[in-house]
Amino acid sequence: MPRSGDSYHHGDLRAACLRAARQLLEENGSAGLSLRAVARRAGVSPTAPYRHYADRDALVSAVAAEGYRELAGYLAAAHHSPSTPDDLAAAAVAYVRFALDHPALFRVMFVEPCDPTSDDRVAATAAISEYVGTIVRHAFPGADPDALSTAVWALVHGLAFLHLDGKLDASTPDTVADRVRAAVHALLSASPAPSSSGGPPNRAGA
Amino acid sequence: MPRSGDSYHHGDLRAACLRAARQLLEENGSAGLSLRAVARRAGVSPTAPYRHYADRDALVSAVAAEGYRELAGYLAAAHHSPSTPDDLAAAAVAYVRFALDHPALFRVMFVEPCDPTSDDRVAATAAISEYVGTIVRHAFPGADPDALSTAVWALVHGLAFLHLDGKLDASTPDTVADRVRAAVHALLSASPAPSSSGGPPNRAGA
DNA sequence: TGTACATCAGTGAACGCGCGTTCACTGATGTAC
DNA sequence: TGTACATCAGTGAACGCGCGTTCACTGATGTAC
Repeated sequence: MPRSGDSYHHGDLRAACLRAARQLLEENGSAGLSLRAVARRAGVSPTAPYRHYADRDALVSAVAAEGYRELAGYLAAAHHSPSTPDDLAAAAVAYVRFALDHPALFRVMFVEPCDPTSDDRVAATAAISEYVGTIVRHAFPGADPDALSTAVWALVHGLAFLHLDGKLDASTPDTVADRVRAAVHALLSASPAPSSSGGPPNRAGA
Repeated sequence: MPRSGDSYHHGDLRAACLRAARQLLEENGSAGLSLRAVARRAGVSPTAPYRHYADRDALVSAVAAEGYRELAGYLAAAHHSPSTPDDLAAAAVAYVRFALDHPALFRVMFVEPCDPTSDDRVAATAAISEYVGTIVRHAFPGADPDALSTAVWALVHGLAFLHLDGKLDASTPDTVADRVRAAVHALLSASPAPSSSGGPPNRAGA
């Protein structure tokens, strides 16, 4: 009678593969994520992972799914039911922090050409959208919620990638957090020049 | 006496390699970009490219550099000296269009772990920053130019990636252009809720 | 409780693949005299 | 103008590598009777 987390033979090779995959990912980038390397790292024969993952793609998808769950955790930890622009900035910082804490994982989640119809993927994306949408509806009641949600997600996602790719200085967490907060606030309080024929000035706020 | 673009033997293998590399990139993603495949595509022996590129990385860097130049071209074509929020939206559309027209190239430019100290890289990044900075200073004279430039670039960059990764519907160019314009305008005209303790309301505009 | 059997996680050898890179080479082009 | 030489772009064989995946297998665990 195997106790949970203590099944026979290896123990829990499925989880061990996932762990090994993430280690390899952060060490060598996604190019280093091979089924054989995972097996080696897990101390198991090259073909053992096939008992748990149909092929390399299945393993990569599982890793990405885990990444999405962790990203959701970062966001929830930043603020459970965020509703103000400050809450938004805090969530943005958490999002970027996640990307910088797990750079290769983040890239796998968003860059690896994986099956976009995967249930895990769709659900994860929807969860992020919903989280952002909730903030936006509370904090910016006068705005078009769809357009603004898209914009906010894109802003934060872009900040993550630009830091990740070295386009913005990411040397210390504080530097990053400050810049992310500044960017969020700058964009949310930008005013066009008076002479401008710019966008619709639908400023309903007090 | 070799005329320009008509050097002896192959003709211009350096350029042919670059062309082949970009084709392979768009066909098979960056995993399909190997020196051997490039040589095959260029109709040349597997080792011929070594006359022009020290190794695979050198070729990838050259491809990325070309991509940066083309992106600059897209932006310049959108508006040569942009200064209003509408100009900014047009530039954003061009940026995202470039990403969707050359998805694999765009990823190589921003994702491939290339040498960040490469002169081409640094110059290209600086050029984009400057372009965005110019718009921001003209269109939003009251704002912190650094923070707002960062935010704007991140917003546009994030929109590009989210479309690229299928997180946002990119089925037709018009859909994309409309969404990008809407996102830019939504963010630039967002007002926090009255009760909010949100960001600094430094609205200097008339 | 014991035994025979079924299940299935993990093994290990083997396959064919494309890769990056090396090396000595060939042969066309350019040039000094 | 002609000839001998230097240059260097491209060749082709070869290397060792790690990869994904297949296959028949072993042997530990679980279960029906």
